[in-house]
Amino acid sequence: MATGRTHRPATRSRGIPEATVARLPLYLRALTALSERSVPTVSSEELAAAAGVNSAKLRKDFSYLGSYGTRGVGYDVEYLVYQISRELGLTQDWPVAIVGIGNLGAALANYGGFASRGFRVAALIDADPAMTGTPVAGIAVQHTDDLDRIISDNGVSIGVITTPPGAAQQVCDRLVAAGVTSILNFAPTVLSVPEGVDVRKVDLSIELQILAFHEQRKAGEEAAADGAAAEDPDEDQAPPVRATPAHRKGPDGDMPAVMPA
Amino acid sequence: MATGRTHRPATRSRGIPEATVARLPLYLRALTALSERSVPTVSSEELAAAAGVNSAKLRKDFSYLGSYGTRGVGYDVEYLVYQISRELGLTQDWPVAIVGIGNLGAALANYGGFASRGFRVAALIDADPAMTGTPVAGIAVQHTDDLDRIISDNGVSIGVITTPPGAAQQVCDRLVAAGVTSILNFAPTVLSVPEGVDVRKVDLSIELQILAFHEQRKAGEEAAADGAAAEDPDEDQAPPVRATPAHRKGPDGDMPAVMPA
DNA sequence: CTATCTTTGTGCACGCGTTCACAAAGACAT
DNA sequence: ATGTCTTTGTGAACGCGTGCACAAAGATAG
Repeated sequence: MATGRTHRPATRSRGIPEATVARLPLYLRALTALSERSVPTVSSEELAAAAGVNSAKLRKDFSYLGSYGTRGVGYDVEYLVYQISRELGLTQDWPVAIVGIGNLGAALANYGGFASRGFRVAALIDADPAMTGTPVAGIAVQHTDDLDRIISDNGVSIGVITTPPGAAQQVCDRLVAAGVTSILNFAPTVLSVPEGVDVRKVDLSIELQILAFHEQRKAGEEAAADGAAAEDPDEDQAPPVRATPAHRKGPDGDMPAVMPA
Repeated sequence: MATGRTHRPATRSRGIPEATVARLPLYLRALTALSERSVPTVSSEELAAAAGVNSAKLRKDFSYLGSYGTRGVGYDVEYLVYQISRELGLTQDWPVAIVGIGNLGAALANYGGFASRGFRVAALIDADPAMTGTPVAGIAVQHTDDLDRIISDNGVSIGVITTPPGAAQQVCDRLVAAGVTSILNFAPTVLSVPEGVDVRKVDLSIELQILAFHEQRKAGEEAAADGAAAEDPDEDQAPPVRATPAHRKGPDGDMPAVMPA
């Protein structure tokens, strides 16, 4: 889903599938909850249910980490928490910088989920001079001009971009130049980064559009189920006046209500 | 990535792959930008570059929608914008309700990306009586007690959950009971929903942990490249004191520095 | 020590998604 | 009309991820 992740054919034999990596945090969260309730061991079945996945998948995921777990018993909760934390690199401290302290940036700065697991908001950076010095979530906002120094001084390797889309690529370039090698991008922009830099994006608008697609499909099917053999459920409005495409032959033969040939 | 999405073997022949659906918003965004610059047509190569994907993938994606596009020329921008919008269900209005008006909820309410594409924040809901009536982003916050009525009155079918994790499942249940069939969940919780309800989750903490994993891997490889044949890069601290697992035989033979047998 | 019962770890098959590579389609020039 | 050149649309091969189903491992009881 992120941009990078297509190089190196797993240099070390330690080749944990990307899909598995994405699920480890899920397992970790479920295990932490069990740990807090002082549950000593858990079976793959139980844990899978808690994490909302298939138990076979969970076992296979864990098999990539090693043979933790005892047949006939299950997995030792504390031990597994440690192993997964270590695998994810959560036993060390990760200073994070947030660039773009608008509504979203401020919300993230205040978000508790950060500190809980090795992540520490080390710096808040914004381009607006009026913001400089203002404390947000107990941290003084610093100005973009000092970005380079801030990143270096704090040893930041993970940057979070919450700027407007227009500024995102530029900020990204500066972060990378300053030494950041992992970026979490909330701006609705496709970032281009050099080899070796990982980018993950969180795009609210895209998520909503995907939901809208399924929502529409559900509504369409429902309507079709009701009105027996009603025609296709996709003629709401006329398409915009258009030129040239004098050929329409969709795979299922439908076409927009109005189509200037 | 979401929970649901494993039922119905594509009832209608209209079987657009999930992976393709997830990319359509990306294409749409790139196309909209071109449209604003009054670019009339675009080739798969150019558009793919703008969206950050492979051009063959883009062509295959479009082929699921139909045979829009002209060989030797490319795709008509305006026409494609319309087709994708229609496919995603963006030609209609989607009233959205946000539940949990904390920092994040308020940030989302203020987020411009909503209104731009058919989505409209129809209601803000919070459990705190002190919040009731307070305007956020120009909309008065309403109380959870009225959730049912609010959803019905506004015809909301898409709900956004930005509550603390403890309240998420309960809110989810109430939303579903009130008629919501699509949920965007920002709370770090696994939601269980009945058949037919789509859930997508956005989990900041998980994204960061995935980045941390790769970050650690990069650091490890780098260190290995430097220090020639240095030992395994995973012994930071001693694991917590533990019992029972008297067998350690990881796939690559490594084991934590200290391991009480 | 043997038998039984539980639960892990994994071989295998299947399906989805990606990518290559190319034939077909059309634009455009002559 | 014919030929050339560009770009689409897609058949086919490949690789990854998922889930089934079962043998092996170990716990536990007698």
